[in-house]
Amino acid sequence: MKRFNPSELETKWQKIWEDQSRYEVNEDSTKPKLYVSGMFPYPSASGLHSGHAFSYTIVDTIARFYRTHGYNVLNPMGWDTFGLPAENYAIKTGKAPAKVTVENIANFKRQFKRMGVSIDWSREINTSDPDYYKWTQWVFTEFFKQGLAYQKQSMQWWCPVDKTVLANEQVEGGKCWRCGNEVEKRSMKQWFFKITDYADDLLAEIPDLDWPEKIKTAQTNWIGRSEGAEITFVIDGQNEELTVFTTRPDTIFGATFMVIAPEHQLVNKLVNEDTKQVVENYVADALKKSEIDRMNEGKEKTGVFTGSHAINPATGEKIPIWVADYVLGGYGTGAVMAVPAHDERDLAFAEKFSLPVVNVIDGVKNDDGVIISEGTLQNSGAFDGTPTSDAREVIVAWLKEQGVGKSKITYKMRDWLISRQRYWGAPIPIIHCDEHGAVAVPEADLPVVLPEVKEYAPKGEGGSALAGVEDWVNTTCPECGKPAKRETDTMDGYACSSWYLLRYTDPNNAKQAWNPEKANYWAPLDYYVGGDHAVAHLLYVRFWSHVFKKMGLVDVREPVKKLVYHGYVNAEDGRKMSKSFGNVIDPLDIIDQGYGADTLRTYVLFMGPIELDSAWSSQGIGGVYRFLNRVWTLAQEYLGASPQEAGKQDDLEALRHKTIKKVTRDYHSLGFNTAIAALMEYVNELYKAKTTGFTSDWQIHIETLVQLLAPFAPHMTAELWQQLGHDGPLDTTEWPTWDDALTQASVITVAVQVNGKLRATIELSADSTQDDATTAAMTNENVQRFLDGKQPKKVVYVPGRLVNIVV
RNA sequence: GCGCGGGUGGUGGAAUUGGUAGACACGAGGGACUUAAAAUCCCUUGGCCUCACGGCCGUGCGGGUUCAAGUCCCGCCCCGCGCACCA
Repeated sequence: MKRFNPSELETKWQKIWEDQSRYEVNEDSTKPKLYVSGMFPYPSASGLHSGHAFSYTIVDTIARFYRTHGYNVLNPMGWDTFGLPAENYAIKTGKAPAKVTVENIANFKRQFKRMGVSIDWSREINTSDPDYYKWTQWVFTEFFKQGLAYQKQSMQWWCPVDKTVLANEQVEGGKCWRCGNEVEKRSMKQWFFKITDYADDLLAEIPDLDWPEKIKTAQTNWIGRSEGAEITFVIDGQNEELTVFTTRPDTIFGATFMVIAPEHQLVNKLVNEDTKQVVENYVADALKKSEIDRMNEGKEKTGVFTGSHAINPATGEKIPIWVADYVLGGYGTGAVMAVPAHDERDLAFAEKFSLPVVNVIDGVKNDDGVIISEGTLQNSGAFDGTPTSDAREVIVAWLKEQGVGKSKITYKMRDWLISRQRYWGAPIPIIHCDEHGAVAVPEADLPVVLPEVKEYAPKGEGGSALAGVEDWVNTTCPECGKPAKRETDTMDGYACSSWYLLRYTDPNNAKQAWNPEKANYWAPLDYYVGGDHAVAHLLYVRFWSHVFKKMGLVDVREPVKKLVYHGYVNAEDGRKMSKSFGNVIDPLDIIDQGYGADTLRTYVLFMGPIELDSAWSSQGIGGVYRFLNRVWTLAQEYLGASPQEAGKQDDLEALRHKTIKKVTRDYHSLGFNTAIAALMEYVNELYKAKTTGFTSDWQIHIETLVQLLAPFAPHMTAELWQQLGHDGPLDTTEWPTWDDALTQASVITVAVQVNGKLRATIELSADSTQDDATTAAMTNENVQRFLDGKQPKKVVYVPGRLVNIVV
């Protein structure tokens, strides 16, 4: 009898799969297609971690399952290689990120192969490969032509010593993370993608997505649509106006003051001799504060009076204009009309600075003393008595007549800032010409190849390391041929990952980003597996796809049909795995320790439901190893047993049908943990049954077991399939079927309740009627005791499950 | 604060969507094999009471609906995650 030797088996089968290019696919109109992918990894220097093992086991299990159902399965892999870790490593060591990346990819690929993943490696992509980012740049130029990519001044954290822009998370306590010097906010010209143009479209599709509610609501909230009005206030004694956005135009008669954000352009015009200094100090302070500082201050309101007043267009009254950081510069118009009687924040501000409160709604106060519910208007001139629900429209119409108001929809979502003053990214394909301004690099000149440099750190006043490469920066204008300069910013890595799912469908196309025919065969992605990026990436992919649809480059608008959002794999101690805790489990170690990839794969799926976080258990993985070992041993014992008598055990056959049904359904619903449990149960029963000897029907039991287990443990099952006498590959062997009629065992156990309490279980033949069951139940000794001679008032019978006798 | 999940044995988790709560696995205990150990195989394992047959209690807490509630309804408590002064 051959012993179970995972390492030997896995080497053998991985080589066969690779030599035969077993998982390479092409468009095939005769078969249904299935496109499945994980969120492609950033190939770090440390290799695969347990999260990768989890994610890609899910992907691979789905891929393998569908192959047995006759699907043409696309399961690709690629590398999300641009990003900070490689650049920081380069800054520290001087080693070129491109070179390090190639090494890391090779390591990742080797490790993935050892997990037994069924990937079409001919479609491998790498976002930092010029053949790939050529098309990322092409998309940029297309967006630019459509006005979807544009430049705008925006506030950025800036370190005056390192002369670089910093991300929010690189500012610690107001200081630069590298040099420790105080940072400042600077207004700089940045590139944006106009995702806000698609806000409504992206929002509209959310309800129809087969995605977890959690992600759908996160996206809905992120887009943050609100309907309201813009109202213009005239500034008293000045030829200036202040426009606000409000969702409650009906409360305008209660607007007793105004508040503008510290960033507001009008701040300087509103101050006077007396207030100038105080306001300037406040604004400078506010701009220096990080988001975190603001959060730490809680909801405590701060602010200063500008010295100016506005005229409330409804009441005609003069109301003071304040500056306060609770009003955000980036939302709405950066200014609000404060209605303290009907807004908690405005009330808190009014109380702190003793500003008047006018209640304009007859309604119910909430716990904070504010009426936000509906009611009828009061103190509102001609509108008194109007229900608030009607008042919104009526008042906007009235303001509109006077030319000071209109309906307006506002979104929380801002345009996507995509420029990065960093080296390791796809160069933004723009040339700046004195005469023609920003000009897109023509398609024929793409890609704009990232030049080799010696120094990777950001340079100069807001430029990346590329700003130092003079012969690269200096070029000619595509429009007029005069000397011009290249854009030295690179693109956010999220740009590269916003279209890779389409590139997989046609990865080696040198003429186009993809051939629409190929994309339309595969798109949309049927399963997208990941455990990160609830909003950013998943919103950006949708955004690009919506644009591509409009451009006629794909037929489907939504790129991802089903999102499989799994939990984290935590360490054995329940904490996050981390080098500093010393609790990291390396999946390759697990394989090397002798458990093998089959055990690793089966274990990560057995830990619990995939959407939940789980904790690694080195005891638990032993249990899964034992299970696979039991399957192997059982098969070996069967194969070694001879001669085999003819024979058939009905109950075992019923269990086989039941198991096929249960396991198949679980695969479809991704309930892998319970599928594995059902297989364990089947194996346990087979162990009990084998004590009476193997008979001819065992061939079908072992084969069924092997087939049902194959997507989880592909190596071992491939080997057993061969040993069972099959020449063809198990991968594409048709999945076993079940017959509902045969899932019933000959004897069924029925629960008997008296007044809803369990009093006995009785064994009945499967074809028993309600009367048979009732009779059997009534004659049960223990049941009789509880009936105590009383006549049943009612008998409830659930076929095959229970009898409840009510007395 | 708002939104989304979730509270079931010593542990991870099952429960056909209202029908025998605790499948499966880990851990623990016992047994077989062995000179011994490992490996393997078998049995027991929610708590309490009982020699036993069996009984009582039990799915975060309090009510309710129902022949029947982990599951549905009402009111609370706790935990995790996401967003967070969005006017």
